[in-house]
Amino acid sequence: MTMDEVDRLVTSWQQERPDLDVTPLQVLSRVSRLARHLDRARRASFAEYDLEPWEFDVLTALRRAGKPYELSPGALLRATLVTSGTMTNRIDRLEQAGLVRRRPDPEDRRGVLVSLTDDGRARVDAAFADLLRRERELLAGLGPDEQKVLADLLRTLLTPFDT
Amino acid sequence: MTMDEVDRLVTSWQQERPDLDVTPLQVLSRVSRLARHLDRARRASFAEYDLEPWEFDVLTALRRAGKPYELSPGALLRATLVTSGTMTNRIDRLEQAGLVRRRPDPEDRRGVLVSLTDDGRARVDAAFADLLRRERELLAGLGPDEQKVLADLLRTLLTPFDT
DNA sequence: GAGAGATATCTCGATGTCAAGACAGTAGAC
DNA sequence: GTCTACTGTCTTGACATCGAGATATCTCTC
Repeated sequence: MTMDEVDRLVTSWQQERPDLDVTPLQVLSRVSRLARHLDRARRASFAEYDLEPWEFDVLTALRRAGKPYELSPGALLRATLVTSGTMTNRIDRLEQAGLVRRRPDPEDRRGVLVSLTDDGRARVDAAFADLLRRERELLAGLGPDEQKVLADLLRTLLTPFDT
Repeated sequence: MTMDEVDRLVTSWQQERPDLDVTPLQVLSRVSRLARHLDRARRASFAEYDLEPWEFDVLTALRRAGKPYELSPGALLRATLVTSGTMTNRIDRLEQAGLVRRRPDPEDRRGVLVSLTDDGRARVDAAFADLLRRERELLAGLGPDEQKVLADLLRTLLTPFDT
């Protein structure tokens, strides 16, 4: 088993602070670092379709919703874990780019509904298929069983946050 | 096994795009989402010590280096995965806050060396001990063996990026 | 049906990040 | 020794995010 950056990091801490048990870093530091690398890989992948990661996040949330590909800003911000101010800003720019449309919610006069345009749908479908290809490559080092074990363990960590 | 947000996300995709195999999301989407939640938890934890996550990242890199707690900006940016412009900015503000010091590198006239002040060291030590306590709680749902398995699987994914 | 509290969206100012490029200094080849 | 390519740090401008607060509307209780 080769050492990675986190192993080196843990070793340094053990040298410097032998009084502390730093094993939590073995998991959580790797999660953070991996996420960071994934962000970069995604950015590079989306560039081919002229999409930013934040654009992709919003568009996929709408795409996943199924016909008529329409959600409220509130639903979108819960799906993407950003604040309301950020979501307003994102929708503004996606609307300008012609990828989504806004209309008043007929059921709730405070509300707004955001839907994919045809162009938005085409772009997100293409980018998503490509993303899956690349992610499959990133996971190629693990067999199907290992991927399942990993997914299950991560789910256990994630569940408390999702409630 | 209860469903989490990612299970719901995968189910939606299977409905909408039954032609695609979205299993990579089971792992990688969880990594991204977990990292996001961890960031928030860390931010809340550091607030007690008047530290921002980015400050903590730089200070721990220096702390880990051992006496005299001194590294070049280049080493710091490699340790923290940020760009050089970002690191310059971070060091500027940490210097203003009195947590680090800058001095010219006597061996290389292009270079600079950044070191922890006593105050910086005290702050990072306190915040780090507290962070470990909180991270241990986040991992409480997993036994020691499971944590080891998880760490090993994550290492496999991370290794290609660290080279 | 009136009032209080909750909810949905948006506005605004501050801030941290990145990308690209500038500049000084170093190192290797000839 | 000099030239060229490289390295280390900093500067600048654009930009996405957040947090706090404003406004309008809904909903629940009495």
